[in-house]
Amino acid sequence: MNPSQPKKKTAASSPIAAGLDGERLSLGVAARLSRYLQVLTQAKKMDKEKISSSELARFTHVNPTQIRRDLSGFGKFGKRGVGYNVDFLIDQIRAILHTAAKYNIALFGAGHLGKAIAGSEVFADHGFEIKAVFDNDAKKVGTKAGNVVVQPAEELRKTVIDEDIVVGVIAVPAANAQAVADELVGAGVTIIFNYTDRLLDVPQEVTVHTSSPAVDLLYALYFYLA
Amino acid sequence: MNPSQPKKKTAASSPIAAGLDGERLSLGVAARLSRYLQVLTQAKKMDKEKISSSELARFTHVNPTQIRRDLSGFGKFGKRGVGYNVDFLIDQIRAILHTAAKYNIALFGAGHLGKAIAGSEVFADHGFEIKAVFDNDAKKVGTKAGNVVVQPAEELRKTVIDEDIVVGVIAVPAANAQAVADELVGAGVTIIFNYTDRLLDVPQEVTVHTSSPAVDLLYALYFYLA
DNA sequence: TAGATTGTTAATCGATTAACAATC
DNA sequence: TAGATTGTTAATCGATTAACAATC
Repeated sequence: MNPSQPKKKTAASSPIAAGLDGERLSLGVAARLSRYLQVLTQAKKMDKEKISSSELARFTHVNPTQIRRDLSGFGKFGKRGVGYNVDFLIDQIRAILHTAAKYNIALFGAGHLGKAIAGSEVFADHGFEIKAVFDNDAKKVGTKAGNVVVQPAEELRKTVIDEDIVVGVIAVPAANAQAVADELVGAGVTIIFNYTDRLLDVPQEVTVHTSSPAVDLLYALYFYLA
Repeated sequence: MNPSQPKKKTAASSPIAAGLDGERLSLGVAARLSRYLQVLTQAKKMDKEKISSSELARFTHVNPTQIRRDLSGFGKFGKRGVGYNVDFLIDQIRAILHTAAKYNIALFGAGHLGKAIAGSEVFADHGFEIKAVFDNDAKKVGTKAGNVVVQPAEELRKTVIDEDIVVGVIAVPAANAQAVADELVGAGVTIIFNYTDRLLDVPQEVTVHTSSPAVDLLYALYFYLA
């Protein structure tokens, strides 16, 4: 999906190599592993100890053979006749994706959306911690969003450095999105998660990911209606 | 990404056929077309009249050659040396995706997230209209979310029929997600958009799409950190 | 015209899956 | 043991991209 990113060179021929040396995963594999991880995280919450490739397939919409193939490229994680141990597989996938570590987030915008994000566990479950919330509205400064107190925008630059923030989340009205993106970039953030549908102009070294629920829905609908 | 869906049979050999007869698009093409549409919609808002494949590539992270290839399978939509007309291309892609029509949504949950969704234009821009909002909390019933008045859950079944609702959006706490899904399914909704990370058990004929911002972020981060 | 950008080809590369042996 | 499910192969299929002619 993102051909501007480098690809690994030796491919299907030696998939194990991707796990051992630092070779990049293909985009498809990385995307699928992320989805497996999400389902496994939920399965763990439901106190499931083991899971089979066909159960995983049911929730990820990925073919069970491909799931086994994706996983077996990195090691023999399952038990024949039994399935995969949930905890163990979570650890393995986290290691493969290098996301066993913690990453710190700054959230910009303390309106309905910002508060919904700050109060949810979607990010926390995957090793992201919302360290700070900002808003330009003086009335919102000092109120609580999730577990943190909303700060004024002026604090952004200092907080990014002090708290080792790597990701900035934009949860403001679309009209303000570009201005906030500029502030985040100015403060040194290099990964932006954009919850508005506004196209953002940023320097080349900054990665923007835009959330597109309506696009996702369109895509789902296509297969429903066809 | 979803091998349980049928695929079209004759593929790259006669791409034009996919536009003319009712043949299914491949999943990759449908996903990419949806993203082009999103960027085009935003470009239109910014009063852009034409756009080149390389500009489209910049915002979608899809290779410009592939964009031209995807589009040329359905017709000659561009002008050499000039680019694509934004309005015209939007119409064409909508026609290809069969999403020129309007679809009605019922939103369940009028908390921060529900209000954020109801008040935003992300769905409206793509032909979705939020016809009704529901909540189990009696205190929220009667208040406004976006442009609609919050109804009690008891009204769900009747509203789904009366308003021709095809999509149900779940924006309640994760703990209540399964119960709401059951209610939506009972009311006849066959497409569910799940904003919680809870795995939902639904009948086979119901399509569930789960929003996973943290997974998206993990995926983006992988390429940043690698 | 000169420059730009599309449309298209041809070759490669990676993803997908059915099938089944291995083994828990 | 019998049943279940993984790990792996081999074949196919579709996606990707460089390159360039066509043409606005």
